Amino acid sequence: MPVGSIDRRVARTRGLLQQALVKLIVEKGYAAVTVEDICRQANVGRSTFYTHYPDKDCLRKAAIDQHLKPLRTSDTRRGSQPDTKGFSFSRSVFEHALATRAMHRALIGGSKRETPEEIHDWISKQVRRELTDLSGHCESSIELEIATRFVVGALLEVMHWWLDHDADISPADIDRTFQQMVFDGVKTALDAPTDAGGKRHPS
Amino acid sequence: MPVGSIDRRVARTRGLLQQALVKLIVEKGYAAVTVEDICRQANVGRSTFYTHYPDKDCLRKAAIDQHLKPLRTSDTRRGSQPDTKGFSFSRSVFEHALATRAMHRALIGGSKRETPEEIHDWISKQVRRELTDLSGHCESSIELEIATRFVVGALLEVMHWWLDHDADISPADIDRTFQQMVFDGVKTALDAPTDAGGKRHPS
DNA sequence: TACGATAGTGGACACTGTGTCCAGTATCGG
DNA sequence: CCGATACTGGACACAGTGTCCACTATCGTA
Repeated sequence: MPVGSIDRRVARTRGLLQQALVKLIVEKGYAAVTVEDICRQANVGRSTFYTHYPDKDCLRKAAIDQHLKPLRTSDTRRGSQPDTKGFSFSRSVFEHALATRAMHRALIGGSKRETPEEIHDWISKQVRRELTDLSGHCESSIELEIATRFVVGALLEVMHWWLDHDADISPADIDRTFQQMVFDGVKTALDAPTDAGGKRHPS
Repeated sequence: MPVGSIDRRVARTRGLLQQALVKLIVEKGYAAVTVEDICRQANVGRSTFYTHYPDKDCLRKAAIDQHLKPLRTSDTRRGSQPDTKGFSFSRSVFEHALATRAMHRALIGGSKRETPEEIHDWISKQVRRELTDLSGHCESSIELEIATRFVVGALLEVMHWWLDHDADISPADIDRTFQQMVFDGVKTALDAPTDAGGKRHPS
């Protein structure tokens, strides 16, 4: 029996199935893809499918996992300058998204807003961590949580737009714009949670 | 034949179906709800369903439409102070969301990120309009578009969190925090689209 | 109130997709 | 080479969809 690694046939089949799924999502959207479609596309028997994945969703999760592996393993903290203002990870997210554009759109959600829970949680974790470092707040702070959600929502939305839209904006540019929008906004609110001036809200 | 208004029976049936859908979504999530479920819950024959809506999605759209009607008709520009810094509509969005919390979560998407296209587009329009007023940009500006997406993503995400989370934060408070995060961030970026200082980005 | 028009009913039907099972065959790796 | 493992394809039961139709209930109006 194979000790550490996986049987060639298993690797082959799973690879084919994941590839097939991505191709079919691009063609007609995740919801419209059936298990039979995937098997036909991958040249794999339908019963074989079920020996590897219990259903379509699990195949998708596995594909996402595979797709995000490089992003997860590479440590996004580059310069390790603890007092740098700004995110260090968002740039690599944008870069990775562009590099694997077609697959990214298929798996993470292009025009459709169907970002899987997994991804959402992973990004939230990154954001929360960096936000914690940047601000004096502890992780359980309500303001920090709101800020995290704020940034995650904004990041995903901007990224989806950027991938769908065919403007030639480089990852560096979109990241700069994104961070420009985030800071001087989120950070200010985080440092001064109570409305200090009161000039902005007439009510 | 009924001239202007709708036959009582029609109104009754549609109302029952929409109510049933909402209740079932709360119970087990939109995806798991079947047409048969809806009909059973509503005490309506299955064939009747199809005389009103071609499928589950259309029923949902109709329900959303119904649910958003009050928000759409009330003009969100209250004070008509054109130079006020800040959004005038987001507050009413938060208020409406809280007031119809259960239904809102069911239809617009609570823990699941499945905000229907329709809603997304409507909110985008509001945001784009107000952002256009607040900045010197014309509607077709790329920066404005990015900012719009940024704000929409952030708003929806924060709202979903707020509805799911049982922190007792009033609509006024969450709106204040939200706007605090948006402005001094988005507006700065919009007024100075090129990185004027260059102090923030070491690369 | 009577009556024509319209809406609702329930059951049958064809269809598509899911998930399970199994005996037979191909391929792997030691 | 050969035992272990994976793949195959076809059958099966099941659940849900969407359509159709004859029949009944209810509506609005004359």
